[in-house]
Formats: sequence, C-alpha cells, structure tokens
Amino acid sequence: MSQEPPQKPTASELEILRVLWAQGPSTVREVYEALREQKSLGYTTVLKLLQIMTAKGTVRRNEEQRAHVYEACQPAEETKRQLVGDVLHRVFEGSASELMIHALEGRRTSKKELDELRRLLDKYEGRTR
Amino acid sequence: MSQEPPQKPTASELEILRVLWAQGPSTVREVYEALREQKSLGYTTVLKLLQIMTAKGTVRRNEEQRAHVYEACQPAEETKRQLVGDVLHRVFEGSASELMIHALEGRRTSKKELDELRRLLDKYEGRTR
DNA sequence: GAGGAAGTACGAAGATTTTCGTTGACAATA
DNA sequence: TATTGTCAACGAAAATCTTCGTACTTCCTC
Repeated sequence: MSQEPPQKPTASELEILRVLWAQGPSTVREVYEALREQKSLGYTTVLKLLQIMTAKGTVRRNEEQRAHVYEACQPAEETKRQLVGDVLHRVFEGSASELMIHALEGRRTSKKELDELRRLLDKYEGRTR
Repeated sequence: MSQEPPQKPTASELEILRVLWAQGPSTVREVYEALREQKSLGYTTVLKLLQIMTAKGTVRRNEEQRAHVYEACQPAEETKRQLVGDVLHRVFEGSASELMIHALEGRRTSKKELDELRRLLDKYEGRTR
C-alpha cells in the first residue's frame, strides 16, 4: 500500500531527513555516522527508522548494493513547506505576519537577514491579487 | 517537582491551549464545548488532558469553585514564540528568511499581509546590531 | 432524604514513537 | 575454508500520547 499523500515526519524522522537532505542519498551507516555527531543512538535504531520511513513512503531505497541507499521521496523544499504550513495553521491561524512576529521576537536578527526578508517581500509583491 | 522551564506542548495540548488563549480561564466543560465544535471527543478526555497539563506545569487551576478553572501558565505569546523557535531551529537551522520563504510559498498572501510584514521589518530595522 | 446532574480522580487500554538486541545472510580475508 | 565484519530483517521492550470508562463526591431538586 503506497500513500501518495505524504505524512508529516515525526521528530526522529525529521532528523534523518535532514541528514538525507544535506548529504544526498546515503546508506544507513552514513546516516548513522552523521547523526551520531549530535546524539547517541544505535545503528539498528537508524536502520529501523529508515525501514519505517520506507514503509510510510517518506523515503525510498536503492537495493542494488548490499548496503541499501536511501533518499527522501519528496524534495526538501516540499517537506519544509509542509512543516511550516502546519505550524502556520495550528498555531497562527494562517497568519504569516503573526508567524513572523514570533519568529523574530526574542532573537537577534542580523541586518543581513532583515534585508533578505525585505527582498523576499518585494519578490512576492508582484504576484499578488 | 515543578519545572520552571516550560515543555513543548503536544498536538492535543496545543488545541487546549488555543481554547484557553481564546476564551481565557475556563472550566473543563467550557474547553470541552469549544473543542467539540471542531472534533469529537469525550469530556473526560479533556479533563484528563487538563490534569496532565497541570502536572506538567503547562496550566494551573483555581480550585475555589467546584468546577476548577484552568488557565495557561505562560502567556500565549511566549508559547508561540517557543513553537516557532523550535521549527526555526529544527527545520531551518535558525534562518528566519528560509522559514519565511517556505511559509509564503504555495499560498496566496494578501497585499494587506505583505504590508504588515514590511511594517514588521521596519520596526525591527532599528533594534539590530 | 432519594435521585439525578455535574465534577474530579484514577486506572488503564490503544496507538504511536523510539530504541535496540538478536538472528541469519554475505562477504572479505587470514 | 574458518573467522571476523557488515548489513538487513524482525520482534519486541520502553516511552509517550490519546482517549475513555468507572467510581466517588457534591450539589440541586422534588
């Protein structure tokens, strides 16, 4: 059974996805090594997670080699959009500015980042209504 | 044992917090009625959740009346900031502009909202180092 | 003051997530 | 070819989260 509609990854799954996004298609060991730099966890834990994610359709794997190579099914951008969208909806009733207010609040945002944000708005200004 | 440092609310807890934020201090029944408008769930389910949240220190309650009155311990703003901060960190490595890009992507943002966002940036422009 | 309505407390079943240990297959090598 | 590593597949324990049923208490109302 394959569900086209993607599921929201759990916390652990997201950690794995991040590695996959950063390193590209990887074997269990490669993901394991990367994750171990941040937290302690067993090799089979990562393997199991990857197997579960495969079952869910979050990742797919190439079994040609003995060590299977995993990669995310959806592009990182898509999953990220989904994740923010979730928070946007569940916490801010869809208000992007509310989201932004709380994202900037209590945090030193660099001039560079603010400029970047401003540029982003300019870019969107055109394609509106 | 009281943990000053707040915990990240679970999905269900967030739903309850939202009701508390919107209605202010409420009894179990009031929260229950509000939630029932969206989803089906039992009265004791809400009660239990509220009890758990009390134990966690997410909410506190006034037991003066027979029907206890619950309210969030932290102001909504604080919890919201924490929730976005979490996504900001876990999904976007702390980049607010990356967060914003994905929040706006694939979504019709009104001119009004864009203006609001721009005003927000102006406000932050000053206090940057 | 008996009966029902409305509340809280408890315990526990289910569902989901997270984490591994163990087993058996393969492969490289001594 | 016997030994040692590497790997996938399972199964299952442990930790969380979600959802209620049941029991007991308190307060009205007739």
